[in-house]
Amino acid sequence: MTIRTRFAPSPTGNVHIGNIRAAIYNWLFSRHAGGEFLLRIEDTDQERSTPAAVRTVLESLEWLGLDCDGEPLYQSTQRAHHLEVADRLLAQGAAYKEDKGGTGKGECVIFKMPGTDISFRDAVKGGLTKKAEDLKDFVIVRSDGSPVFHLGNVVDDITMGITHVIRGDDHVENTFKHLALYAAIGAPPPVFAHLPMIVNAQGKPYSKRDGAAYVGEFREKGFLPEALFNSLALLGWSPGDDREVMTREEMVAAFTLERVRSSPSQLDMTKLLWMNGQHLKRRGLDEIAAGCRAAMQRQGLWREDIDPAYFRAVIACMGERIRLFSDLGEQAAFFFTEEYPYDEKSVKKRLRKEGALDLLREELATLEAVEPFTAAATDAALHALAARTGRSMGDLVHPVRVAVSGTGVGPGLFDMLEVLGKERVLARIRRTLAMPVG
RNA sequence: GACCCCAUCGUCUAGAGGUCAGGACACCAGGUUUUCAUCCUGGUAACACGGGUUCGAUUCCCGUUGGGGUCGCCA
Repeated sequence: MTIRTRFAPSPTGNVHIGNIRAAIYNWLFSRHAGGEFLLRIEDTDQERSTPAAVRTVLESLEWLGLDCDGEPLYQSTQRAHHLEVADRLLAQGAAYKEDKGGTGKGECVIFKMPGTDISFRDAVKGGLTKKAEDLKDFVIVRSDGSPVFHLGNVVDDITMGITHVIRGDDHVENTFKHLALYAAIGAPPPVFAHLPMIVNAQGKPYSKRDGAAYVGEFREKGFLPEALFNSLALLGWSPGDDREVMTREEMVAAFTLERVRSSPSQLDMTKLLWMNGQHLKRRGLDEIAAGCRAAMQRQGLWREDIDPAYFRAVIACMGERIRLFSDLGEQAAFFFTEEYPYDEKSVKKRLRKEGALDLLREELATLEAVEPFTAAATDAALHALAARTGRSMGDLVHPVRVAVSGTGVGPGLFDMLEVLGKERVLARIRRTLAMPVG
């Protein structure tokens, strides 16, 4: 029998990280087993289900590389089938009609629980049992004739041939109902695995208020999909050895439900950032450049006249200082504009010191003579100046850095000068010298 | 409230009776470096509590506490 899992989101416009983590586990599990991973859009709530919301789901899956087998099944297309099953249940006496009053008007179809205890072995939580007296009959078709979640969910899983249902912890109670439904329908139940929730720093359910809770937000912030994937996979699962930074293939090879923990956990943004840096190292310069450009476009910092070669040089120069695509626009804006701000503290510390500007003038004269304007050449020139004047390299480097970048932190100065180019460097130093100090 | 689930450093975790309780992020100290980041070295830091079982419990059992989930004609 081929292993078949599914991701069954209701398209509400956003994909929560808890849900996508469930999708990741389903995907990992089926890929590990050489099985299939299917998608079902639970769009029976017509109010919230829009084509745009469906597109968001599809984009999130694609971005994370969670490829689905076959075409997605839209639950709304299965309505007739759901009702047909309800009729059969009615006919065999497993369900009955009743007007419960309350919300709806008229009769609805209610599934009759078997009156026995129900147990099952959850693949992550172990043996679970619910006593008969704690199991109540429940509605499967509303009085307006529409099927309810429980019915549709079970019937669709049967028609899709789902063998393993891996879903959030919040579904454990439903599982007893679903198991009764499988029995009444006469279909073998799948294996169930319930994942613990992802909680926030307060141990509460992760919500919008806690910052990034949706996949799209991580994407917008410039995170790498493989970093989010890796971090989310490790939230509740571990390969059993000390590996943490892993490729998708390594995770597929190592993934088992047995190694999934059953206690809740929280996503540490700091570690995610670190993870992103780790995966960034594995990407090529061109890929990083493309990601940074997209981030700058979102930040409104991108200009079409930025030279591709220059852009690549800037990124190479920034090196591992880029942990997030959006870092470039935030930390290296001075490479792309003459309007860069001067950091007050750095100016005070490096330019407003006694004799700092005189020294900067000397350095300007030195740099004017450097040709070609390579990192090695400017390095040698300033070292020579340091030796001649008895200054330390630190004394020489800092004023120039602040003058050409406006800040006290950044890439190695000489690499930075080469990338900026002689003309720009000299102009910036002259402009800084001309600025009123104080 | 009822029913169910969970509990190892601040965080993510390894651990399936005998470990100096291991790793990672973060943090601190030192080294490298023109700054920052990287990198290297070292360090601080955990078995929620109380009973059992056992020669021996982080590990097994029970209870307590704390946290979470579910109790819809939502999904």
